[in-house]
Amino acid sequence: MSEPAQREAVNHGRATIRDVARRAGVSVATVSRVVNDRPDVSPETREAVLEVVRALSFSTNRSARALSKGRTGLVGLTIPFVLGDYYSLILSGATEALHEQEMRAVLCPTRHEHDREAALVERLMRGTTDGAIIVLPSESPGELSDLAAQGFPFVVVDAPMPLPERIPVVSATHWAGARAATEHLLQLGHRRIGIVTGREGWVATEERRDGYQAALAAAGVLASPELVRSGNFEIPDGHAGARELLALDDPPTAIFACNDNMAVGVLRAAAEAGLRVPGDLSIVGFDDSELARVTTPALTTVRQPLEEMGRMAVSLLSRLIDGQRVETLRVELATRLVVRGSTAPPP
Amino acid sequence: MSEPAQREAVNHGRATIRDVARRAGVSVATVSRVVNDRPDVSPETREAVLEVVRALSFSTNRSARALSKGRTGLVGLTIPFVLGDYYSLILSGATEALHEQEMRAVLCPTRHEHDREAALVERLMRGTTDGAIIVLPSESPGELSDLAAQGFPFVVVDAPMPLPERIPVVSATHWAGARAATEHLLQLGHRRIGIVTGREGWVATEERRDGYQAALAAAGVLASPELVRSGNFEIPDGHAGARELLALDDPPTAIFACNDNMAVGVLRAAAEAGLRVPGDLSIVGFDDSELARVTTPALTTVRQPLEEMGRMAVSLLSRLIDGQRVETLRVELATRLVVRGSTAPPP
DNA sequence: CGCTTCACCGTAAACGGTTACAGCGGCGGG
DNA sequence: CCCGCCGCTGTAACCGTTTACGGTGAAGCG
Repeated sequence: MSEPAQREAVNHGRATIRDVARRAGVSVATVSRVVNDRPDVSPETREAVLEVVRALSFSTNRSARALSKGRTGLVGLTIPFVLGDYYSLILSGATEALHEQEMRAVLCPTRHEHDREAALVERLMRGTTDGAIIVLPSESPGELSDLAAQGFPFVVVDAPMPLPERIPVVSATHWAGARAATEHLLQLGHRRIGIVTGREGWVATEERRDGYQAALAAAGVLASPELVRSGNFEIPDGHAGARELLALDDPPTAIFACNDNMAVGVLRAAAEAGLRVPGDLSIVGFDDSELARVTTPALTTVRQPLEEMGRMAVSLLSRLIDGQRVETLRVELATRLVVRGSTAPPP
Repeated sequence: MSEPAQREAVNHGRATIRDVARRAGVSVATVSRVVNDRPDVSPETREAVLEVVRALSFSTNRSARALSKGRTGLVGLTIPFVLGDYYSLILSGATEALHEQEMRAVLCPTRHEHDREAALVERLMRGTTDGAIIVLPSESPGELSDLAAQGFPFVVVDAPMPLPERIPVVSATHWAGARAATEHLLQLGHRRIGIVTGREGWVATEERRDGYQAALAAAGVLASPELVRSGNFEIPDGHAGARELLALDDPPTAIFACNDNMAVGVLRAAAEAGLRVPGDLSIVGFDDSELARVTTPALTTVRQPLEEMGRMAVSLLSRLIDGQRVETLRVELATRLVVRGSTAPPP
């Protein structure tokens, strides 16, 4: 009686499956079967074991289980930042979906520092994680290919650059969204429409600009290069870009900012220039983040289904982890124009 | 030669320490020493082993290591939501600090659903996690006490209710912040100052209201109950509260909203009532979230050092995990009034 | 009554590391 | 020359689960 008690004292005070087995007078296999809800245990035995489990407040050591089963129930979630609606929403969708599958996310903000991400993938993932969701990876397509070649399951969300076919990526219909936004402005009667783009070289940036230009072209409106400014998705970029645009000899009557952050910057520039929004200047953003609802006027913007993207990534990933064949590795979720108060016909 | 190759094929294709040992012609102990940067290995052996490590792109299985060492390098991070600046900032601070200690956060959003949290603590933690950071726990003091009694290291951030002394909690100086906010309004000349409080029963709510009343009392201003409205930290609450306040026979000339979300609601109500801010109505918020900088006018608010709170929690926790004595289990970080454009002298 | 089947349960070998302990050769000192 | 020490390395016992496999007794069947 004292011997087991003493044995139970090791390991940081936590009872092991062996302690339970001994105390219940059964084998460890039986205890394992009970705690895993397997059928081949008699009701009496099961109850007896559960009794002891409660008494010792036993819970299974996940590391041991992971080692034994080769599954940790954890997935790495690599994301540049955790701040800001864009990231939060993806994170939120992903963690929710993971939760539903009894899995958890191991969070790894990278700050866009490449080595941090590489280290993550190299070290953290393997053996601690069953797979990964990589948001906005700063790694080269080659590096991601290597990782995939090693058989590590992962899916990327919103790849900034084009990736090989066999790498799963979920993103949004940037092109269609930008086109819809621009068409909205055109329909309101705008003809000089400026744009503040996102970071150069990113596919989101290019697709959105292309969508903008496609809408212009379709309407037979000249796409003047002087109306295009490039930014980096931050408020000051929108501010600076808009200032330049508004200083033009023939300034635009509407500005399409490639995300809501920059749209806020544009809003600010308009205020500084003494322009009323939407009376003197129409503004449309992209993302439909919290910001868009909080500004005055509220922003007309293109909604990205960010939470849904997180969920979708989880759904793809869990199938990959289970070794199922996944029919399509490319998923593009639809964007949608949300009209609010920042757009109106030109003066 | 074919035998090791075949052996290396098991376990999802990943090389084990034994594969490396065999190929390098050394023992597993030596390999372990090399990969753990332990000193007692000759340079030649080390290099030879590293060679093989690279060749097989070996990396240590964390589950196995965790099982063996009794440390996972993971901490559970329980948080109601992941959306919104308040949570994001704490999250951001915590993950950053964890990263610096080579640890990672296992993210568990609870949505304030208690069972979800309890399950977390019961199951996820033990054996998969070395400790936990619990933000805004929805658990009873008793439950938390039990957990602490079991020797599981954790620290709570921003406890909604008073907790026993021996439970570590980091929070902010709500009282002082609210008092500073109110004093600011008093100094501007306001005498009728409304307040929209947070959720009833939370210590943050009570302390902030007390701070508000203390400032009023110190200035010899009557704290009229009709000027107090209670909300739940969301935008609509601020909106509703402000509407009621502004509908009073003798409406306030300033409103203190107990967080920035609600301040946005107040702002909206003011706009609807045709009041200019800060000309007709002054508003001060609490938190200093992104929102506060984005509204027009930008919000005067009380800054909570949320990221810092996350970092502090990690710092406390890691000391607890290491079994160090922690001198003080209660940490209150200072808040600071940030004056922006939403406050001015009364009309 | 003998044999199969079945429900239930135990034994022991993984899983992939870490580490206490022991062994071994070489070297310096007594 | 012997001893002790030191630097390096190997052996093997863990860490706590899972699970393939085999064993047992009872029930069913011809």
